[in-house]
Amino acid sequence: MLSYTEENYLKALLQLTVEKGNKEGAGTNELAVHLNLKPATANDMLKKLKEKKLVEYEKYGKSSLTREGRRLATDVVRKHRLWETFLFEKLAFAWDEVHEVAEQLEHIQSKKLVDKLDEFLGFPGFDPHGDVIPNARGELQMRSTKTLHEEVVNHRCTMVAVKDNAASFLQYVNQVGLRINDTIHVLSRQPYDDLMEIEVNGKKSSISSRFAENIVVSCKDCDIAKPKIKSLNAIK
Amino acid sequence: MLSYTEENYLKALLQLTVEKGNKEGAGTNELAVHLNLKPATANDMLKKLKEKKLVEYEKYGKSSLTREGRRLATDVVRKHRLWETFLFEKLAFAWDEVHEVAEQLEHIQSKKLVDKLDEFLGFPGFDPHGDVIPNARGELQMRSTKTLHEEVVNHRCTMVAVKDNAASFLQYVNQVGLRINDTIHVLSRQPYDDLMEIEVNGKKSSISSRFAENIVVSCKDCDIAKPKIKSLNAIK
DNA sequence: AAATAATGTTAGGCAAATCTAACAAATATT
DNA sequence: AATATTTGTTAGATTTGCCTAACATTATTT
Repeated sequence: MLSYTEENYLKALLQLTVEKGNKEGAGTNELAVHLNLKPATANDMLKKLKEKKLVEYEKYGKSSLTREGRRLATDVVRKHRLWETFLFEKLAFAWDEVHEVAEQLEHIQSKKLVDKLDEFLGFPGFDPHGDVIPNARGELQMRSTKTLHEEVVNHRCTMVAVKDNAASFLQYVNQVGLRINDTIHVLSRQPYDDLMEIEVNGKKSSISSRFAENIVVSCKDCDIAKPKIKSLNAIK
Repeated sequence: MLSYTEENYLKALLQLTVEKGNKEGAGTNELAVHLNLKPATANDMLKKLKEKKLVEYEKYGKSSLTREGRRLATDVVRKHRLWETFLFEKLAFAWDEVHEVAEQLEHIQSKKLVDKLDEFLGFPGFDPHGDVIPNARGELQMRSTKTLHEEVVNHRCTMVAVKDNAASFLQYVNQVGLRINDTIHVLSRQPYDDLMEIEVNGKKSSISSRFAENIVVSCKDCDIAKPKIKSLNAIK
């Protein structure tokens, strides 16, 4: 049985590696920053998780999850996203409020609870932020992650997710009038600072490059329509 | 902010005092046994909670909750019972499965979550075991607690709750065919060991005194129909 | 290549929550 | 009332997860 803390380390490593496509693994400092801890603390835990065969760690090297570690981390992510969906769909939470509470709920230990919750929600594929919910077998659908920042001027695309789940960012997205599945028309881009002008539902807005980098979009020529299954069993 | 552990101590004290009508308070050993800990551990925590003004504790004396301690403990109980109701009503858990999971869920910190959950469930008054759910103001309805053991031969009564929430007991209750709101007809009682014969929904069963003591019942002449509100503000 | 900066590690310490073992006080029994 | 039993307390140790401070390694820059 993993502690609350150990689960958070595994989840962080999953986010810093698999989800960000950072194949070599995550550095100790990077991990510490992500978890708001000191590097010394992260270092201790990496050694502990290596002992438990959940993490690949070598002195002065990058760390990554073992197959078992990835399975456990994926399960935490699954729970997190199912709870977010519950809060949003059933309890009428706003999308910028669900993350914080799900951070607590994701650690509840009960296989039955997760499976029943999944069923109660109608086996959802995506959470309120557009992120893929891993299925009960620990499989995580991978989507190509083109961001609005990479979109071409004059093209239209559809918003499918956000990359940053922080309440402050999500509230800003609301303010711009952007919602998942909305069509975004890119009107212009300043070459100097990549400031973009976009139109959504008839409303024009100027957005910074930092903002645009956190909006995940799909377009006709994207391969987003044919998602690949990244099975844990497929990983040697 | 209280730790998970501190909340459990407060809840235990509530159960050992207010709920069991044990006015003088609970002993250190008694508390330790209830929480499956050593008396030395409970002793340390009592001193810590006294410092925080949540518990009245004097060396070699009985301990009880302060008004603030009782408020916090009642809130934990409220969350526990709301979650049990959710699991039972919405996720189709059996009544002997809800307690264990609710022991974890009761510690989730989010006022909004509790209020929304309460609303989602239709502001339920009782949990799946027939226990009263404290309301959002921390008020706990008190019911007279006549047990089946105290019922007179040949009388009929209605099962309103169980006193023991352990899965093993609840499964036994299922086996006897007893459910909340069922009418129980007391057919006989052996003077020697208080073994009772009862009839429920046409089915006759023999039950031990220990079993009967854990079934809470109501009858026409009980004052159970007019519950008193035990408000925290009413307690000096 | 040497100096500087960034990153990672180790050692030692602290607080929370638990334990054991020894001791003290209160209660019950003879 | 003396003794035995139960109950409660204290002191010291352990584990987990965190810290700071000093040091070591690797990467970057001049």
